[in-house]
Amino acid sequence: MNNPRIQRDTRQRKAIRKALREAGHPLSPKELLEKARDEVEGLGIATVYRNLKALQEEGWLVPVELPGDTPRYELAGKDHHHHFHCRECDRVYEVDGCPGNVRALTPDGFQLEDHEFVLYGLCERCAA
Amino acid sequence: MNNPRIQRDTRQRKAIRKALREAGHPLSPKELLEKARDEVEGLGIATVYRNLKALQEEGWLVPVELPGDTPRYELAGKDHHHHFHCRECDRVYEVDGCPGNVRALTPDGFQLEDHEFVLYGLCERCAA
DNA sequence: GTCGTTGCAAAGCGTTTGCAGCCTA
DNA sequence: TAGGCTGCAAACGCTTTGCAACGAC
Repeated sequence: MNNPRIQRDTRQRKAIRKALREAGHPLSPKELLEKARDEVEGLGIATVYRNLKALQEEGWLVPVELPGDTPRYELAGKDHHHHFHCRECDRVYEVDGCPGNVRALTPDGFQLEDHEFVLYGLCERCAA
Repeated sequence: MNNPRIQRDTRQRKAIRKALREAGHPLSPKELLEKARDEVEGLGIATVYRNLKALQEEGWLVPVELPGDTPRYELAGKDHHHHFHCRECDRVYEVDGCPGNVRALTPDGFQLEDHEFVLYGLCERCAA
């Protein structure tokens, strides 16, 4: 039942998965490159992008798209949640819960499929 | 009390303002270019970007930044509201109101400054 | 050994900037 | 007329793609 897209488990792919698994918060391609380079010296950014795409199609990770910033990536399969984007360190954190009341805002005649909710401010570390 | 940044009211700038004023919904730079070209043939995309920046600093318009898509622009000074992004035609619409309950979601120790909320689905036209 | 994968470099794409000429005030 | 503004093209930063060598199976 493996997705046929992923066929070989290379050092690079292992390093990328490990970095994402251990990060604890969504990572950008560049952050991922830096972390994964601890394991695989000389890892190329193109490889990161290719694996992000493949792991996404495989369903192993999901993109976290943020207003006005490059996407981050996190493990798939988590409960519905949103994100907090720190304006100081640019890091992205998970936020449990959802404001709800979403459908009530949808204009008449519009067909709601999904929603995104992003908080901005300072993270605990930067607020100190 | 005019902002010193804007000094001359060119045909191009007038066309850009007119396009945005008449659109009724937030526009992307490309949409803006196309609309404004009805007034000023040969208008360049660089001019659109330069004027978007200037009008933004002047406080005449605000950017609408969307997850995973290029920013749109709308008139400044509106009441707090959010947006609906149509997945079919890629157009962006205003949505009155706000789900509220925002502060309750903020993690302990984090300092909330702002929030963004985007609905996805099909607009009235595309749902038909 | 095969052929999917990698690293490099070049290509894309949206946005920004340098520059010479233009046009508003 | 002066100098801010424009259009063009080159530069940028991020992401994707072509290609020959590499390495997992």
